[in-house]
Amino acid sequence: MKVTKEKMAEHREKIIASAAKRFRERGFEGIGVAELMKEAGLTHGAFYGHFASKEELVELAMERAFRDSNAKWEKVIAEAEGDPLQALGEFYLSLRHWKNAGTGCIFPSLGGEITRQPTRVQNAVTEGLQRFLGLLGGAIRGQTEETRRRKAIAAYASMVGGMVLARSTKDPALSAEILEAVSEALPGIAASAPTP
Amino acid sequence: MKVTKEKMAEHREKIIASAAKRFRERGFEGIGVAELMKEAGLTHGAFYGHFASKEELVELAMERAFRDSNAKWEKVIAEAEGDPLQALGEFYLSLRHWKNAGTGCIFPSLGGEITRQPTRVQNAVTEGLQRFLGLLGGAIRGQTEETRRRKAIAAYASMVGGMVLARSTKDPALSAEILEAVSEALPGIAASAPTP
DNA sequence: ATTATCTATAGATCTATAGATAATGC
DNA sequence: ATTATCTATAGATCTATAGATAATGC
Repeated sequence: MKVTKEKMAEHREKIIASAAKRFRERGFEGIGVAELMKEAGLTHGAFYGHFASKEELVELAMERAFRDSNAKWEKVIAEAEGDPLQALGEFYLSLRHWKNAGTGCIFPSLGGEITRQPTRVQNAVTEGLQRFLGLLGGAIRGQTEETRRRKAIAAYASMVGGMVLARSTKDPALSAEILEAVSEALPGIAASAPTP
Repeated sequence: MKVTKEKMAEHREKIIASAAKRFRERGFEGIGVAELMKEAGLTHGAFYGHFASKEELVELAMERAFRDSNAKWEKVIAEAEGDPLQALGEFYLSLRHWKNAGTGCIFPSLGGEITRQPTRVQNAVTEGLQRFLGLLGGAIRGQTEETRRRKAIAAYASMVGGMVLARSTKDPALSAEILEAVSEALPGIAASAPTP
């Protein structure tokens, strides 16, 4: 039953990728080790040859999710024809993102649960968030570095909260209304004068 | 072991109050029926004399949490000396709220989990959210009803997302920076022109 | 007599581990 | 010989239920 080194590395990647997706879809406790391993075509006993614990997988899955999201954001910024913030807002506050939690931003899916995770997971999230704010700050106009960072934080908070609210109801009209209203408010955040 | 009707009603209230608090602190799956009953001074078997299922308690706890929050918001609006939106923003984006998830807004605590709850729970949340937006819309300046509602949605999304991000890190400086940046951006949202 | 609560337990999870199996790679 | 995976299971949950107990309230 032993496999080649390459196969084993593939298995590991597959487990992390499944976890990154399923955790965002169902929460950290919404899928167990056994089902994740089944998705990778393995038995759950084999899990502990790859990872020391489920907690370790949670950490790796968060890093993976951040890397994937980062790549998407960079692409949206690079391909934006007009204002990059507006392009990011449309990308984030889209029906596509609303429907696909598994491939989307971790905060609307797992925001509440992250607070209850062990320190190592929270540290991975903090690093990812800081990198993200740097990326977003670069896409926002502002006189000083500090202004751009503040605007990035405010804009990102709007987007995250907008998705949380839009996903919390099954009323499609209300969801659409929320996504639209938050989208429209983004320029106001980007244009607001920095209060010293 | 039978108790008076009044005592039983008290027990019921105590269970719902504990649930409303603990669910916000630990998530819906973070506390079980047995521990909730222990907090009310009862055994877990007695639970099913009060509620048909844990799901029913989740629904009742959400209604309770919304009622409590609503009362707090009304108080803040009534007692606001300047701009009520600014007062609400300071109240919501405070260190006090950051530290006390159990008595705070349900969305930063349970936002991600609500999507995965059964319809009856989501319906309770949708009703609560709509009432909330009505309350907030009344505290925001704007020419038309529609404008006020849009601004209310955008402002609330900012606050919710700000708290999600602030709670997702253990770095106190980053948390404080996020709460401050989102607070400062609120006037920009309230002042933004409605895009037709 | 009725019923709110308690004791005890069924049945279904879940994480993690121990030892067996079989294929890689020296 | 080493080791990635598998089988089987320990031990700890959790929701829900059945039947016993004892106090209320007719």
